[in-house]
Amino acid sequence: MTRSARLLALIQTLRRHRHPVTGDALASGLGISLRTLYRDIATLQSQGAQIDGAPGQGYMLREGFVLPPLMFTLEEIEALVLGSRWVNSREDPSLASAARDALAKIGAVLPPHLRHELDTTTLMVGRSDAPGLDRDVMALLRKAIRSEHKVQIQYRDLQDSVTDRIVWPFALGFFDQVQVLVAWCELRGTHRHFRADRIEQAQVLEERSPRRRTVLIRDWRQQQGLPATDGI
DNA sequence: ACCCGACTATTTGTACTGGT
DNA sequence: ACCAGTACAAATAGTCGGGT
Repeated sequence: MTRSARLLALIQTLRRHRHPVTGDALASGLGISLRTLYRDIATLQSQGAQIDGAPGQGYMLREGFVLPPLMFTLEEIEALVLGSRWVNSREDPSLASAARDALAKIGAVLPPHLRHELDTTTLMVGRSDAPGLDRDVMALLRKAIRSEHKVQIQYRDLQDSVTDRIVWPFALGFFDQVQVLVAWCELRGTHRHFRADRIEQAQVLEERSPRRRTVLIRDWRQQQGLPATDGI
C-alpha cells in the first residue's frame, strides 16, 4: 500500500468509528507500526483533518470534517444522483427539497470535471404514481421516528374498518407504489406494517417509545428474518 | 539496458514523558 | 494502568545519475 493510499484508508477507518480508537488498534488494522501511525495522523492533521487524540482514550475524527475533493468515483456520483432524484420524485416536498440541497452541497466541493458529471448524469427516475399521501403526516412520522415518540394514528385497513392505535414508529419503507410505516402496535402487541396512504390521522404524543429505535429495528429484523445490517 | 553507489524519504524499535 | 506523543538511532525502500 502506498503512503497516500494508507492515509486515505486511515481517514476512512476513523470515519467508520463514532468512538475513539486507540493508535494501537489503528496501526494493527493498517498493518503499520505505532510510530508510523503517529506520523500519518500528524500528516493528516497538517492537511486540515480535524483528528482529536487524547491519552487514555484514542483518536476520533471530529464531526463536521469537510470531505476533501476527489472523494467520489463516477459510479458513486451516479448512485448519489439517482438516489436523490428518486427521493425528489416522491410526494414529499420536504424530503425532495433536502435531496436537492444535499446534492448541491456535494456539488460545491467536487472538482470541476466531477461536478460536470453531477450536472449531466442522465439516469432518470419516473414520477411516483403512489396513492395520494398526506404530506404533513409523512413529515410528522419522520419526526416521530427521529425523536422516538409514540404516535396515535387512525388507520383504515383493507376491509375498510377504521381503528385508533398508539404505535411506536421506527422505520419508513419506500416502495414503488406505496410507503409503509413500520411500528410496534400497542393494540396488537407486536410489530405491524401500516400503508401510509391508509393512515387517516396522526398525532405525535408527548410520551416516548419505551424501547429505543435501534432495539425495535433489531427485533423487527429478527422477526422478518432479515440480516442485521442491510438497508431496509 | 543494466548495474552500482550516493542520496533521500520512509519506517521501525526503543526509551521516555506526561495526561487521564 | 493505559495510552498519546516525542526523541533518537538504525534499517529499509525508492530515486537518480553516471559508468559500462
